[in-house]
Formats: sequence, structure tokens, C-alpha cells
Amino acid sequence: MMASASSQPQFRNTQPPSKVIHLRNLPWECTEEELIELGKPFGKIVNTKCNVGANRNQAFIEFADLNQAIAMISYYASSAEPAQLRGKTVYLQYSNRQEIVNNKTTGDVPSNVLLVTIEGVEAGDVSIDVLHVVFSAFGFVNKIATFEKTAGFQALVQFSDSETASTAKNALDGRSIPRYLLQEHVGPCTLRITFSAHTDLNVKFQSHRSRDYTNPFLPVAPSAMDVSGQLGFGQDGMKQEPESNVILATVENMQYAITIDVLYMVFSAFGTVQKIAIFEKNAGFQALIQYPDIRTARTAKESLEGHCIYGGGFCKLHLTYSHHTNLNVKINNDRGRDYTGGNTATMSNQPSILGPQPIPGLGGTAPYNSVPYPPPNAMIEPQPGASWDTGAGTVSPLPAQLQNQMYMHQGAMPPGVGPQMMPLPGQGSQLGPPPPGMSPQVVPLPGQGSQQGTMPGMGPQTRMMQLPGQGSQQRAMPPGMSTQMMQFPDQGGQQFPMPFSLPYGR
DNA sequence: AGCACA
Repeated sequence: MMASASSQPQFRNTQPPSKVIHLRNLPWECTEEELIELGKPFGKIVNTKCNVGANRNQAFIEFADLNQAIAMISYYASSAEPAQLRGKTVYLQYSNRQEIVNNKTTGDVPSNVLLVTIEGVEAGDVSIDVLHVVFSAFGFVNKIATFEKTAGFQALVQFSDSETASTAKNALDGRSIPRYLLQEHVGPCTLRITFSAHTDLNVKFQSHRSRDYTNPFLPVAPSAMDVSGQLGFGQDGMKQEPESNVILATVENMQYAITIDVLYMVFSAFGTVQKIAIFEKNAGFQALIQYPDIRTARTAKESLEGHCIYGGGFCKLHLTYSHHTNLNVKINNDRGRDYTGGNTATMSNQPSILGPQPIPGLGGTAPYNSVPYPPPNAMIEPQPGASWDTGAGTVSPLPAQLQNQMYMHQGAMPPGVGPQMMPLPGQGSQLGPPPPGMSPQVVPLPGQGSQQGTMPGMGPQTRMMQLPGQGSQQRAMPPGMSTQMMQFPDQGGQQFPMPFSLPYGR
């Protein structure tokens, strides 16, 4: 048949032009998107086929028009720069076929392996551990492999079965990784999820890019040995600031003025506030809130982070640990306040009726154990509404006019009920039933372990934050609902709450 | 680095 029978005719002869281009030496698990990215400058790509060949590192792209394929081949034939994908040289030639035939049901044949594209981040912004935490909420994650593409970051996440994978896909596709799992500089990490064609990933090492959670004895790649400890990130790669008894607060969407009194009120709910300083920086309003101890600060930070001081999503708090340990407040004024007793008679004692009380649902945390001096009102029984009644105590840290402004009464919250009941996170009147279309914001992830079961029907309550103190009288949450679920602010529907069932320690 | 899919 073959007229010019040669040992390797396809290598020696230039292929006749075809709309289909054969690509080889592709990076691992090259995606259709990457192929399109490579080819689209030359024309309209009408079909692709990825991961073919013995090493699954070959692919085909089919242009709408033959001339477009010719343009691509011609360009790279004379270009000084070879075609590249993820830094790898990609070799192109006309395919020996005239069209791609594939029965690809592009995307959604269920698989136990998910292909996850994390939009808007650099590789390295999202650690494999963060991904593991996110996806573990749906079931045991067998393996994860991550890889970079030119403009983005992808991961293959392998579950035991496609049902679990489907659940995860449905819940997470289009959503973003919660901010608190990420470094500050990282932008929104939207997840795009499809089913992979893989069924079992071949993970050879535990490394910063691949993990096999089914095999603890898998050798650890040397490159992954010393990742933790850098940049203040913990072993799991998540944010781990050095803790402090002083909290630095910044405020997003600051539609209302925030005074020291307001901050005092909010932060006193977690323990004795010793000092507050507020100031403007380039970034805007900032405040430092000093507690007697790290533990109290941690409780306040974890409880308040992402929550809004005012309803309607106004004045959303973002809290980090300050590098300070003791604020130097020289004069008490509207910029700084020292409540420790040196300065003001009225502020000389525990100013709040809120004594040390365990935070409901914080799992045995005793945040006030280390308060260095006994708050005088520790024994006062919780009384709904009492603590924030301006007339109830000797100290009224909140100007009357502020009270109106501060806690917008939201139907379910009776006047006089203090900030314990204020609907903190979220944007709206969260005490009522969820507006249509709001519920996806609070799609509860199914719990994987014993710690946190699925919370069906968990609607707007998740946005309620139960502050310690008197709130137990007016519980807005079903008993037993973990406060952990309340700590995840939603951000315009972008984020999702997660049960905080970390399979391994932080 | 070298041509899939049924």
C-alpha cells in the first residue's frame, strides 16, 4: 500500500495539513483549557482531545478551518520560541486524521475523581492541605494531586466513590474557599469543578503537590519536608499568625462610624477589654483591642472574625493578631482608652456585667480561665437584656444615641436585647426566613466524621453569632448547634460554611 | 517527543 514505505514514515514525512493538530510532550493532565489557550490565537478550536497516547501526554486540537491549523503549524515552525505549556515545550504537527472523533461527554460523566480548577490564584496560594480540608467535608479524600497551568492552579481530588465526589462537586462548584483558610493577599479562590476521567491517581510521593491519604507509609518527597514553618504557616499550610493578646481589627464596608465605645461593647463580650486604640492608616480604619491574655483574644478573634457590627453587612470585622502586647494609652479620648484602672474612675472595674462565663458550644473552651483578676460580676445570673441596659449598671459605656444606631432591631430581637443577639455576619436581616436564593450561601457541608453532622435546613441561623454572656437565654441557635458553624461569614454568596472537622491537628 | 476513540 504505502508507496514510500519507510521504517518510520510518520516521522520522516511531513504530515499533510489537517484541521487536527497533534500535540505531544504535554504537561501532565493537560486540560482542554490549556490546549485552547495555546491554539486560539490561530483560530477557532472546535474540538479537543486530551491525555492520549501511551503516557497520556499527547492531545489533539481541531480547528474550524484548515487555514487556522496551517497558521498555527507555520507560526511555530518558524518561531524562535517553541510552543509551551506550563513551561514545557510542546511539539506540534498535523494529525494524520482529519477530524477528532470523540465520544466525550465533555465533563459530566460522574467519576470519583474531581478536576478542580482554582480560579484567580497562583499555585502556592492554596495549599494542598487547604484543599484537603475543603473536600474532606464530604467524605474521605483518598488522594490529591495539584498542578499548575499557565494562569491558574488545578487539582485532582480523588474520593472513594463517584457519589461522594458528586456531592462535593455540587456543593463546591462555583464557590470560593473561605478566606480564613487563606493568606491575606490571596484573592477570592473560586472553584470550578468537573469530573475527571481518572479513577485512580498515581501518587508516588507525599509532597507539596500530591498526597495519598490512603497510604501513610508513602515516602515523603524531600521537597515537601520543610514547607511548614515558613511564612508563619502551620504544618497544614493554613494561616497561622503568631498569637497575641492584642487584636488588630480592620473594618470592611464601614458605613457607620465605629467608636471606641462600640468596639468596647463588642469585644467585652469575650472578656475583659483592657485597652483600645483606634487610628487611621492607609488601609483605613484600624483598631487595637487589648485583652489580658491570648486565650481571650483568640476566642474573640475566632468568634468575631468576618462578622458585622451592624446589620445589613455593615462594618464587617477582620481580625488579626497584633504584634503589640501592651498598648500605650496615655490619655483617654476618642482615639484611645485604658480600662485597666489607671485613668478613669468610671472605667476602673470590670465595666460589663458580663462576668466570666463559658462560651456556649465552644467545646469546653474556658476562655476566661486566665483572666488575671476576678471580674466582680462573675456571679451575676444571666438576665436577658440586662447587661446592656444603660440603666442597669453603674457603667454605661455606650452613649444612648449609639444604642439606637448600633443594633438594628431585626424583628426577632426585642428592644433592649443587647449585642449578644445581633445578627452579625451576612448582609441582611438574617433573623427572618432566608430570602429566596439566599440559601445557597449557607449550604452546609456534610460532616464527615463524628464531630459535625450535616445540619439540614440550617438557614439564616448560621449567620447568627452567639456571643458569650447572656445569650444563652435567648438562643437563636438550636441547642447543640456548634458555634463553629457560626464563625464562617458568608461573603456575598461566594463562600460556604464548613464543618470544622479537621482530620488532623493544626 | 511521535496519533485517540469504538
